[in-house]
Amino acid sequence: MLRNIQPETFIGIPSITNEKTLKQSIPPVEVMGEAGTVNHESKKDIVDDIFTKTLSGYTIFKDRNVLRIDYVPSRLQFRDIQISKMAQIMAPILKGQKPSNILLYGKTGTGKTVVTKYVLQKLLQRATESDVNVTISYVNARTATTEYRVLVELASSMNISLPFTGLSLSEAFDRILKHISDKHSKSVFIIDEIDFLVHNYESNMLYEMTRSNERLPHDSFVTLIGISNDIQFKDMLDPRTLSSLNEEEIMFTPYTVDELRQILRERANLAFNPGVINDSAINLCAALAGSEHGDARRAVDLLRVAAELAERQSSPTITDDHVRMATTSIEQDHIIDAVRSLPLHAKIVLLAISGQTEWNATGALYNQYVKNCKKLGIEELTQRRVSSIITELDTFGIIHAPVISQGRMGRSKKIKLTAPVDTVLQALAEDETIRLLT
DNA sequence: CCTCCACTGGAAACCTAGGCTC
DNA sequence: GAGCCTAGGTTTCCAGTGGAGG
Repeated sequence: MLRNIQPETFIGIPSITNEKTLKQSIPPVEVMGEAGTVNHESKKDIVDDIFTKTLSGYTIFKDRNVLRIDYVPSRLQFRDIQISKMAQIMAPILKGQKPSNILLYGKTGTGKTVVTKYVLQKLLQRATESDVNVTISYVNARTATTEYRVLVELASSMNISLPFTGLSLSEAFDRILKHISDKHSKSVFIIDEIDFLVHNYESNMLYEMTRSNERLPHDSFVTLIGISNDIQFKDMLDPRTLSSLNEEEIMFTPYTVDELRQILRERANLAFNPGVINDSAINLCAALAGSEHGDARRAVDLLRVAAELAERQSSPTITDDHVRMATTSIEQDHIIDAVRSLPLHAKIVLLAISGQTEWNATGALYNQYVKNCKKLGIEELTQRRVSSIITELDTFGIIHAPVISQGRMGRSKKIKLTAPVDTVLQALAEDETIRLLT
């Protein structure tokens, strides 16, 4: 959660207003030079150089924000059908009438979230002009992880404060409905990656949500927009919930390489100064992102990282090499982020896997894990739990762990690291406890 | 065809930490 | 403070699995 940081206390340095006080406040930092000698000047120069370049130097960016993941362009290309269908479905809200619930399907980076944000931004604008009280609440079920947290996030976007634990689900939902009822509000709940909610739980909460209008007075209502990457997700819903949730559905097909190219070209025109990027680099970004499943998010990400790499190298242009380097850099960052976020025991298991060069069975790996725990003086988990951790690491894509039967030798997972060992070890070494083992 | 191995993975129970209501 | 609720992590139990070997 973001905290409100006062400038006076930020990173512990008191507020400084001029050069004189700065010099008095911060003692000179001593940096060891290559030969082990104290070297103030060279380090100061490096930092100064970077800051000076940033402040006064040439930048390849005209507007960096255009390449941010949450940026909503003023014009969305190749999504006219989806935009007009969604706008038609949502339009009755401007007359105070409840629109149908909608399910949006399509793979990652096909524009589901951005189209939803685009249409609802405009809807909100028109509703304000027409004096209709519309509230829009967004939650991502993958990051919220539990039904209760989904409710907490929805509530928080309506300025309702719910404790992070302690309330029953029904009590939390009642409070949200009471707020909607008291404010005579027309509410739109957007649940992104809604399939995560159904993978992990029964769809009871979704059913409750679809029935919530029966408990609200005639001047307020809740409309649901579910967004899913998983087309099979409908099969997991019970028929009652499906019929209420799926009143309308909109499909999002992957972008073609040519469409990606045009999207990137438009973004590049907004993001960069003239002459910074050529067609070749844009084509490569489009081809790399298009080779998977027409993922526009990945294409824009590649462009952003390639540009940042070019800028760091003080290169005046973004080349194909920068795009290729961006691919590696993005993959490495994903691995490092994933490893960093693991709990301690998962890291100890991963360290055991990293130390093996061959495929290893669960039993052998568990023995190594127990040895690691003993060295650290930590109580080990059961093999059953470690088996689940191995499955989780497989899901993350850090390891590969298929179940293989070897006849009389039994049936077990065969485990091997798929991510580069160096990258994994580098990320593991960031953990102080793990460092004791390496 | 049966036995056996070394697990897998589902289900239920347990534990800890915390909030709310009475 | 008791009794209820939650999340999240873990343990315990045990039926099931698939293929090699007898």
